Amino acid sequence: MATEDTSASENPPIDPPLSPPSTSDPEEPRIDPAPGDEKDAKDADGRDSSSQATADVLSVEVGLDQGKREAPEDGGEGNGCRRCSCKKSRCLKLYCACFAGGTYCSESCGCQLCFNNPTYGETVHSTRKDIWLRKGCSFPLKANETSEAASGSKKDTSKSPSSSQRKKGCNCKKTSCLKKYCDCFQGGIGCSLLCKCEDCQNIFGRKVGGFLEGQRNLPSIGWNDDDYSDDEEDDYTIAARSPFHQSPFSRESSFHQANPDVKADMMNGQIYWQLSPLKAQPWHRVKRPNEDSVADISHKRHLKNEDKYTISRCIEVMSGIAELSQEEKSLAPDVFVDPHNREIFLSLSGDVRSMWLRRKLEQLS
DNA sequence: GAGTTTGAAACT
DNA sequence: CAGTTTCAAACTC
Repeated sequence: MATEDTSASENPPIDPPLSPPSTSDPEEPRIDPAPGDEKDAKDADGRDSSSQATADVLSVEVGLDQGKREAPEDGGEGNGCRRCSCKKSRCLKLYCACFAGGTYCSESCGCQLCFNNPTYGETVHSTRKDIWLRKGCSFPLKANETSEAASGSKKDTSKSPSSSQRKKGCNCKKTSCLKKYCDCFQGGIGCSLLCKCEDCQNIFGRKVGGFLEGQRNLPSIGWNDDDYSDDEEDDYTIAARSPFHQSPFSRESSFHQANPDVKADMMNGQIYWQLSPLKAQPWHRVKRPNEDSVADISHKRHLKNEDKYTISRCIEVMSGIAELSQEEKSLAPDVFVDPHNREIFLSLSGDVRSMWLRRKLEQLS
């Protein structure tokens, strides 16, 4: 840790290579480990993957640590985007939350020897490409953004190690998916059939054997996913209605949101969740999609939207948004007169609702 | 803050 | 593909 830090500071950054060496450059020079850095040199080290080779090469040629940063002051949760604190991976491996999330490290990261920044954009890109090729198409091969930029435009992708993980689910064995070691739990979403966790107790929806509990469990073959939009939930739900929203793992969707009707709390090391009594609903019988014609489904969807996105429902949800002032809450019903606004409002995730509502209120005024 | 535990990534 | 090692984050003391 401090060893690499030291070596980095003792070797002030020099101009980065205009064109970073190929990730498979056989002529790569070896690192001369700084005193006390043998271990790092070795395990950074006994590995000869192309990505590691890239990092090693560059760590020789440049002083690294470009624009180095202080350790995260807020534990890394700053603007909602987790920062990394990588010491050995050069932020060029999926261990790095920023790299894994497809973003560049930022000033608020606490990482050392960081290559995951625009200065080494090509290196980052080629390394990402290597990993992508190695792992197949499950890795997001995309242009990096800064963590700040990314966090402003998407739902904190850095909070999950990688998109490949998103497609694989978790593999928890000891924590029962009740701690933040579990990617599903950390993301506030339930485990899915893709997860290989053991003794899953994920409060956001657990996997029990081959089934999902507390979330919808839909077969994916031969069923049009569109048919399982919330609109048809009542018709085709085969699992209990859940107080929690579906894990994106479960439906291969990138969308998830916190359910405002559910409160989870930590007490004495235990997690408790409470569902508003008004929201609890019984199990629903399954009805296969072919029991209704497409026209019927369309018509039912329309009718369902009519009574699903009611003004009263919107007001109920809005009342639970603490950050809205009394004045804003008194004006908001005007926004909900429009059925489209009602649908949008109820479809938005909790943290965005207030922002959206305020904007609509401004438009009205 | 240091040490331990954990699960994912990387590697063999 | 399974087992092992390495890594960084979460957690505990």
